[in-house]
Order: sequence, then structure tokens, then C-alpha cells
Amino acid sequence: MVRNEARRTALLDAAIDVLAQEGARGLTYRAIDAKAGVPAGTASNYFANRDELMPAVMTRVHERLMPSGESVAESLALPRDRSLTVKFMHDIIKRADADKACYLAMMELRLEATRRPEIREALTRTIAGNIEDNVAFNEESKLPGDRMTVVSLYFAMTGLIYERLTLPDVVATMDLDELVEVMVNRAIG
Amino acid sequence: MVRNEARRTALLDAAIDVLAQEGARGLTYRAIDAKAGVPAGTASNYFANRDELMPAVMTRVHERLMPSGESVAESLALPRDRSLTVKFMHDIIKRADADKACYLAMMELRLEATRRPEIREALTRTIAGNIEDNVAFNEESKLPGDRMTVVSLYFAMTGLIYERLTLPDVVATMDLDELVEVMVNRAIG
DNA sequence: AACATAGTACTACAGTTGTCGTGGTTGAAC
DNA sequence: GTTCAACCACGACAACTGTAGTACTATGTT
Repeated sequence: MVRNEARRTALLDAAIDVLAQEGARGLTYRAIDAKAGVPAGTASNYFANRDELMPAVMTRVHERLMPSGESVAESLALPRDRSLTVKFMHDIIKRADADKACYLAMMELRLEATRRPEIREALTRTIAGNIEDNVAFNEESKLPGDRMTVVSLYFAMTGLIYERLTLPDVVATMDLDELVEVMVNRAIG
Repeated sequence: MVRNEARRTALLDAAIDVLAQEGARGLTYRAIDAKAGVPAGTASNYFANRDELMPAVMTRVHERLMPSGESVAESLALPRDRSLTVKFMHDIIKRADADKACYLAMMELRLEATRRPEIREALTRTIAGNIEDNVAFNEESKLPGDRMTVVSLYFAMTGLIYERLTLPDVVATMDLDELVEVMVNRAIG
């Protein structure tokens, strides 16, 4: 198997775009090659078969969705109150808007996870770890709210982002700032 | 186009199962025929092409997800307090568990909606209407909480069900009863 | 210069899929 | 008992897809 990392990554990024634009149904070797602008047959030089491709895409999505770290540090200079939690939630929404393709690809992969145990295990680890990290972060940073605040906010944000990406017009009529503020305030209790 | 309603519905139900089990990628005429136990070619006698099939499936999903009405009436005999809202939330979760295929199919369709305007419009109407109905119902029934209670609970429940269906192990370690109770209590404020 | 290696381009092929057409069956109306 | 429309089974076919194989190119090593 060929191992030009730059090219391989470019192919995976192309696969993410294809997933977002065409869905799992459109994810073919030829579609990836076309999207990446490489000659037909290239993707199959990098991924032996479709079963090997999907987990690789999933790993790439995970990489791309990692928060920057420096923006977190920046935020932590602010006072640790409710308005900071609100800011964090808005940051998450902004990241989703900025990289829609990645989130949509993850949604395709999550559905794929219902029938592929390897993807399911990897995603479960990622997401469960993410929730635990958030709970620990919230506590260590002395941000307001308890464990349940973080968990219920996680679900609400998941639902909100899911809705915004798949059926934007449902949320379009709502005041996003007000919505996030109320959700945070009540989740904190 | 053929119009034997019973057979058509059976084919659509088969399509829902295929969507849930194999994903949008596996939704082929032959797969539908096989799942419905009818001779190959039958589905194509009922749906001229794939673009006509998808909205039909979506309509059928919508039909199947409608709540029974009598169970609602039954619940309304109970005292209109927080515990009733908790009960309603548990009913929703139960319905999702009882008809996983339908919910999974809807998730596939929601992703399909990002690239098919007809499905998107239909789903947007359905979901937005559903939220408004819930808001009105909550108010008319003098259930506790305001509009924001209903909206934020809607998102939290969407996220929770999404998580439970796609990555059940993430939620498995949580105490579902406690989670729903806290979510309701805080959403009410 | 000769060679080895990794990466790349391209092609072939068998299996699958969407779609269309065609002929057969059923059952009710007359 | 003929007619007719609706329904059904089946096959054909071109287009597309996954996969494997093969030959070409670039680069570095000896």
C-alpha cells in the first residue's frame, strides 16, 4: 500500500467532501479521485477496499474536529461565569458552521456505525471521552454547573447542531443568541 | 404507475427496513423487493425512479411516527405537573426504541434532505410544525414551563435519541431516568 | 551507470444497479 | 364469454462500481 501522507490526507479530505455532498451512496473511488483532482484509480492505490476506507475517513474527521487549544486558553482568561459557558457553546456552533462538511461526514459515519462495529467502537470512545473531558474541564476550571449541566448541555447542543445542519430553516426563525443563553442558564440551574 | 395501496405500503415499509439496516447506499430496487418478499422488479413497477421513491418513503416514515392520540389523552388525565412532562419524554424514548428502523430511516432521510430540496421542505414543515404543536400543547394543557422549555427540551431529546440510536454505548453508562428527570426539571427552570 | 524502491497512472473485468419494455394474469363490467 | 384495465413477473441492457493487475516515472543508493 502506497504511503504518501500528503496525498493520502488530500484523498481523505476529498472523501469527506464527497460524503457531505453526495452521501454515503456517492462515496466511490472514482468520486474521491475526481474531487481530489487526481487521476482515476489513485484512491484505490491508497485504500485496499471500502471497508478500509471508512475507518480512515473517520480518523481524519476526528483529527479535523479537534479544537485548537489556543482558543480555549484564550477563553480561560475570562471570568469563569455563565457568560463564559455561553461563549463556549457559541464557539462550538461556529466551528460546526465553519466546517459543515466535516460534521455532515461525521453524521454519515455515525449512521454507518450502526452497522460497522469497528467504526462504532472508535466513535463511542471518541464521543464518550469527549463528554468526560468536558465534565472534567468544567469542574477543574471552576465553571458554573455540575456534571448533569455538562451532559444535558451536550445533548441539547448535539440536537441543535444536528437540526441546524440538516434542516436549517427549522432553526432559522429562532433567536440563536437567546436560545443558547436560556439553554445554558437552565442547564446550570 | 401501479396503485395497489397495500402492496405499495409494504414496499415502503421494506424500504424503511433496508434504509435502517443497510443505509442509503443499500437502498436499491432489488433490496426492497427482497426485503418485501416480492419478485424482483416489483418495486420498479411502483416507483418510476429513485427520485420518486425517496419522498414516498419519507411520507411513510411520517405516517408511522405519528403518536397514537389515545395515549396522549390517557396521560392528560394525570396531574399537570413536572412528573407528567417527564412521562411524556419517556414515552418519546419508548417510541424510538420500539421503532428504531423508522427513526434510523428518518436520519438517513434527513441527511438526504441536505441535498434534496423537496425532502428538505417536507421535513422542515413536519418538524417545525411538530415543535409549534408541542409549544401550543404545553401551554393549552397548562403544563409547567414556557416556550423555551419546550424548545430546549426538544433539542435535548433529539440529541439524546440520536446518541442512543447511533452510539448506544455512550449513553449506556448513564442513568436514563435521572438524566430525563434532571433535563426536564432544569428546562422548566 | 545500474539498480532498487516507492509512488503514480492507467486499464481490464466481473458483478451490481437503475431503468424500460413486454407479455401474462386477474377480476370485474357488460 | 368477451373486453378491458389494472396489476404483476421477468428479462434485457447500458451505465456504474469495486478491485486487481501492470507498466511507467522519479528519486536516491551503490
